[in-house]
Formats: sequence, structure tokens, C-alpha cells
Amino acid sequence: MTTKKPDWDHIRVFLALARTGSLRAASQELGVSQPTLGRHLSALEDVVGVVLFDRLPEGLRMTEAGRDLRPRAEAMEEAAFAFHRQGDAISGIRDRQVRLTASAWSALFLAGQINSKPDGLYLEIRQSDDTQLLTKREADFAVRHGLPLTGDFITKRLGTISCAIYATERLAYDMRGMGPDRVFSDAPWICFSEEFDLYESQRWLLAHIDGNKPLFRAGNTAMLQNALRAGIGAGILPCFLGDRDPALARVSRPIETLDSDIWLIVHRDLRAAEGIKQATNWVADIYKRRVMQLSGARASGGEGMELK
Amino acid sequence: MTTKKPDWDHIRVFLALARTGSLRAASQELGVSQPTLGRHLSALEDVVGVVLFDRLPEGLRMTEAGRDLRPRAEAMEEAAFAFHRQGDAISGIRDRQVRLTASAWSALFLAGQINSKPDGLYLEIRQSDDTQLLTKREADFAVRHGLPLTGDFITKRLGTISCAIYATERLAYDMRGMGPDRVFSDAPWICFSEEFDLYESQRWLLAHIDGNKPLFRAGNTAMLQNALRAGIGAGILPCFLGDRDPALARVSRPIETLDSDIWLIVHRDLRAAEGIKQATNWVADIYKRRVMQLSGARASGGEGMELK
DNA sequence: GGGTAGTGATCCAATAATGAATAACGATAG
DNA sequence: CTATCGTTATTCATTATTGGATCACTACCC
Repeated sequence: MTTKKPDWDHIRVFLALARTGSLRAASQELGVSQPTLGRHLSALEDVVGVVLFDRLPEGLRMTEAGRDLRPRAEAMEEAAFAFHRQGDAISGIRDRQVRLTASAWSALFLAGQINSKPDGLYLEIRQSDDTQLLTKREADFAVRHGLPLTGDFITKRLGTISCAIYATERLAYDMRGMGPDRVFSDAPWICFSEEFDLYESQRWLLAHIDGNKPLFRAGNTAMLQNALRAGIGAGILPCFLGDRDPALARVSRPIETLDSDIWLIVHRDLRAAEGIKQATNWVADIYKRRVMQLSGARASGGEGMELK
Repeated sequence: MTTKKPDWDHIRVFLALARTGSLRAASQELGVSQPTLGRHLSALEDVVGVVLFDRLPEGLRMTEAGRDLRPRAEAMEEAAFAFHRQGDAISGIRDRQVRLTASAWSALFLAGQINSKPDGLYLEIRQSDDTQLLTKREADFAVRHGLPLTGDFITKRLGTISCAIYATERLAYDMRGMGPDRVFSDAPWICFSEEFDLYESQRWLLAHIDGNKPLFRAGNTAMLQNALRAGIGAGILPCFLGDRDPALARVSRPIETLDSDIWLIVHRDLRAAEGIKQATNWVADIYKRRVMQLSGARASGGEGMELK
């Protein structure tokens, strides 16, 4: 009979070490101390009979054996996630916050509607674009601009979000005077910082203004909006934000090219959980009721230039 | 952030409890005390948020939630097995006995050839017909009469094992006199106990002797052989045993219907491990060299009746 | 150079997990 | 009804695990 020592948790440690590359970093992530992790690793190496990491002064370097073993450990982790997902589904997420992750704009939008949240539903909204949050079970469902590439998810289209170019009324007036051809090169522009360069709207703006460097780069949407209010430049905002800001006016009509579908994404295992159903219904309902706000439709038409 | 408490080992406990049905039984199997298992179970129920077992005076009764979760836990266990198999493959099973499981006759046969075992190879032969031993990682490879139905195995045909009917020379003489038609109904027969009723040879014999009840049922092959030696009856033995027993003679020639292919079965993950290669090569070599013994071929032909 | 910020290893007091003993309980047999 | 057996739950002394502090070392930056 082989060793019956329970080492499943040690495999979990192995994975954390493989990811962080050092005992200390992993100790922070796992919430256990560095000496303990070192001991766990040694214990695992003992039962497996193979050295998993070379201990170097600059950290841990995974051996070839470790690299071979890693996919197996990840398969095990995935199984553990599936186990807990199923548990969540069965428990209906009772006595726990439902954790929703949304991209920047969607997170803002939902936070603005939080007062319509049904009683008894405890929500936590986490702004992130990391799809992995769902598979890693760090979030229960997601609101995203795109569909996930892999994984066993249920998706539902929530609606379309439109954005336009906004500035103070005064600046907007001047810019409209420049006309579609010169506004990009002559006006002062504000955009997001480099980490958002992958965003569709950011790419669109940067491509249009071309050589004309943006005079300010904001780290998040709220910063951008405040900068616009200060009147130093123009920038892209989602209509649901820009239209409701009395200090801002549209420079352009909603830019159709940048219309973006919003998707609700929930893991198949969780879709039937009571808490999840409540939360997703709430979210879907909001997007249904606020479709006008999101698309930037207005009772009074005809404001701003047509840009594309 | 959710609870980061490591509970993978608790899932392992959950599985053991699901299988044994009681804390005490599981504590024996896992080598941990009953109070500890109870605590582990409670801890797991805490994080999952669901009651997994009802604690009854007669033991644990799995709840519906537990039944739903069980397949997930088993998937995780399978992943853990795969992890360790891979580890074994990489380490080459150094510093460890290679554990071989074989069916009754094959185990006997191999044990008889153990002196040809290469130095430095440490073998443990376990007699069993449980195919699960391989997937549960309780054995490294198997010698079986049939092929496994499921699983990712490498198989190799080792040879054919033949068996015949044996008895003492005196009884064999009498029986040959009865002729093929009456020998089954008139002679005294010995067979295996009921637990072997699924074996091909046992089924064949029981079907032939029909109403004629066997006068003795042996619990294993050695017992059967000894009973035959005592002269009280005739029975089926593999040729490699019967032919080498000077106290026994063939009543029949090898019975072709009962020829049975022997297979070597090793998990794909383990096939390249050094220790495994050594051991499987040794086994394959034996079956190759002793093919005559196994098939019951003899220099002097023509002994015994032809039965089918 | 000479700090600084990393890394893993080691030691030992504090702590958490463990298990033998036992209690409490229900089922069962006589 | 009583005795016995097999459960899980509880208790508490013992044991094993843990982590803060520290050491030795390397890489890197100024």
C-alpha cells in the first residue's frame, strides 16, 4: 500500500508556486507563510519522488519535471473549481454576496442603477476585463463587451452601448465649427491611459487624431469625465454618462462604429442558482429598461456632428 | 475575495465518506481519526454552504446535495491520480517497489518464475481481478485474461494459457475408460468455490457436469491442486501447473475452448517509466520463453482424451 | 562601491490540529 | 425491558504545524 498521506492541498501549493515563481509571492496569494509553503513543497516532492523546483537565490525555477506535472495540477484545480461551482449552484449562493464582474463602463452604469436592486440581494461589483475571473470562481457572472472564447458559459445579449464625443458646451460649439475634417487635428483631445489602448473607442480616437497628441490621458472614466468638465479638451464618453452630465454637451452624435454589444456571461453550472437568477434578472431588466439611455437616443434630436 | 482556506484535502475526505458511509470506516481507510474526519466534513460543508451528510446514529446518510457533488469530487480524484501517475512516470518509480497485479493463475505462474527476476528490480505481486487497481493507482501494471473496457491503457498480448483436466494417475486411467460421454456425469469432480463461477473454466465444467454436483469446491488454485493430489476427484488446472506436478496426470488434452489470452495492461502515463519498463520486459520475456509450458505442449504427445 | 530589495533556509515560541477516551444516542436481539 | 453493538459528538492533553524573526545569499540600481 502506498503512502496515504493526504497531499491534495500540496498540489494546490505547487500550482501557486508555479504561477508566482517564489515562495514569498505565493505565501501572500495563499495567505500562508513562506516557511510553510517551503515545507509543503518539500513534502510533495517527497511523495512524488521528483524535484519540482530548483531553489535559487532569485526565486524558484521550475524543473522539467515540474513543467510536465503542471498541466495535471491545473486539471485538478479545474475539477476543484467545478466542485465548488456545483456547490454554489446547489446552495443557491445563500448567505453570500453575488459577485459580478463588469467592464469599466458597464460597472459604472450598473452602479448608477444600484438603487433598483431588489431587497435581499447582496451584490458586489468588481470592475475588471479578466475573463478568467469566472473560471477561477472569483466572480459569479460577468457583464462584458465580448463573448468568451472558451469555457462552458451561458450568454445573453443585454443591449448595445453607444458613445459619443463630449466637451463643455463652449468647447463643443467651437469644435462643431471646425467641421468633421479638421476637428481631429485641431481640437484638444483627452483619452485614456495606455493600458486602455486595446479598447475599441480608444483605438478609434487615436487613429483619427493621428499625429495630434492627446493633451491628457486619464486613468479611468471618472477622471476623464472630470477632465472634460474642466473644459480643457474633448473626449469619448458613453452616452449614458455624457448625456446625463449637465456640464457636458455632445460634440458629435453617437458614433455608430463604436456601438458595442453588451453580454451577460454566466457559467452553465451556476445558471440555476437562486441568487444568480435574481441577480442576472435584475441586470437584464436594467439593460432592457434603460435601452434609450445606453443607445444615446434623445427626445430632442440633431445635436452634434456626424462622425465615423 | 472568497475564502482562501485550502480545502482540497477535505474533498478527499468527502469522497472517502461517500464510499464508506461512516466516519469510523473512513477513518480506518484514511488512517485518520473519526473526530478529525467529522471536523473536516463540517469544514467542507461550511465553505460549500450545503449539508453533505445527515448524521444518523446508524451512520452517515448522503444528502441530495452530496449526491450531486460526488461526481465532481470523483473527477478531482481522477485528476489527482493522473498527477501522481505522471509523477511516477517521471521519477521512473525509483526507490519504490513496482506493484504488479495479476489474476490467480498468472500470479502463480509469475511467482514460479521469480528467480529470473533481474537484480535491482523490486516487485510486489498482488493477486486480484479488480481492474480498478490500475486507475486507483494501487498497482502499476496488470496481467489479465481480458482487456479493460475503459481507460487509457497500453496493452500487449503475452500469450495463451491452456488448461486441462487433471487427476492422480490412477483416477485419470479410470476416467479415460469412461469415455467423453460419461466422464462428466460419472466421475467425481472438484471445482472452485462460488466466487469463481464467473471464470470461463469454471462455467465450462459446471455446464458439462450439469446435475452431477462437484464433491468439493476449493477456495483457490493451490487448494484445488492439493485436493487433486489426494485423489478424491478430477478438476481443471492450467497446464503449467498440472504438467509439472508428478503426482498428477492429464485426464484430457488441453481444452481448446478454454484457451485464454493473457494481456499485459499498463497505463499510458506509466509506460515510459524506467522501473515499469524493466518489470514489463521481464514479464513479457517470461511469457515468451515459457510459451510451451503455458500452452501445455509436450514432447511426448497423445496423452488424455479429447474433450470440448 | 554600497546600499536596497529581492530570494530561500533555519530556529523556536505560539498555535492549531489531532486523537484516545468517553459520552450520548438509536437500532437490534434476546 | 435490558444488554449490546455501532453510530456520531465532545472533551482535553498531546502532538504536529505554523509563522515571525533572522540569517545568508544574489541581483540590481545608484
